[in-house]
Amino acid sequence: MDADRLLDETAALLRARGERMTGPRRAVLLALARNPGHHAPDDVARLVADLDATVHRSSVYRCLEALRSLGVVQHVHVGHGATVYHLTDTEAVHAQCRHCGALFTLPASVLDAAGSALRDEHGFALDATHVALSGTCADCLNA
Amino acid sequence: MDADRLLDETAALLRARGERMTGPRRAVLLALARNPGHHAPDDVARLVADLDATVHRSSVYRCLEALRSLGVVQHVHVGHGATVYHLTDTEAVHAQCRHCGALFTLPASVLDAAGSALRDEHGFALDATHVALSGTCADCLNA
DNA sequence: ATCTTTGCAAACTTTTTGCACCAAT
DNA sequence: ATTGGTGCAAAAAGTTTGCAAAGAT
Repeated sequence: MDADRLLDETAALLRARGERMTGPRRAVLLALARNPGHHAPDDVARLVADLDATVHRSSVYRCLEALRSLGVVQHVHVGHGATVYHLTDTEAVHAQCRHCGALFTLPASVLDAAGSALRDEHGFALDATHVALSGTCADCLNA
Repeated sequence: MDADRLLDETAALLRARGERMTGPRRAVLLALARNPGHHAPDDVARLVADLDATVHRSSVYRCLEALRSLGVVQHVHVGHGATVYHLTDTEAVHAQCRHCGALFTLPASVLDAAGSALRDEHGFALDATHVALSGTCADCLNA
């Protein structure tokens, strides 16, 4: 299991900043590592509660933000105000279906052309991972 | 001023659905027509209050949703959960700077390639207007 | 020992809802 | 006269904060 490596490496990153590896942070990392996918803060809180019921919901928010600022987790804004978190992984683009809410993970290459156009024509450096594209998925199109 | 035409056409659309043109809806439309740009519901409420202080905030939410469902206004999700509204206009893509928060309106063509790739390779019909892309604007890159 | 992080409770922001009354058709 | 919409107040949902106690280094 390389969740151990994740914990070790994160601890090192934290210490390098004068911050600390704590029980709640470990629990948040483990919850995310064991449950691949995208989780709203409240979902993370539930997953964390299975590991350590004493971790408070507000600590989950603070841990997620601390780990995001460290670069170990990322959040994605999906439509309608929800924010979901996941461990930082290979750059991936997300797309959400407006109708059924399904969230798809796509290769970053789908936004390569857009990224180039934005950079060259507008001087804008696209962060393709930070918001989910919106549209209608194949299933809903055929329904 | 073609705000009058907007009101008339919207009234016709509403009646065609068995719905009604009301004072609050008129005020929301006027507020958006007179203040181009992107406004959070609370901003709209403030603008509406200048026109008619008796319009309740909850009515602003309901009017925005009614007008959105009618197609007369659109909303865009910008980073961090905020939702902003504007009158439906020519299809445009939005991009927000993560650092300064500035919101840019871009030609839809920047996402043409992405739209084709999503449709052809993933069967996903991209709605380019519904979420704002995220990244870093030219000013912040040079700062 | 020091300084960060946590648990807790409470505040806050934003949005939604039930309901009686009002108003557009 | 219908029936859809509004104002209001209250609730719901999601997130943040102040502070004293606990914990990591």
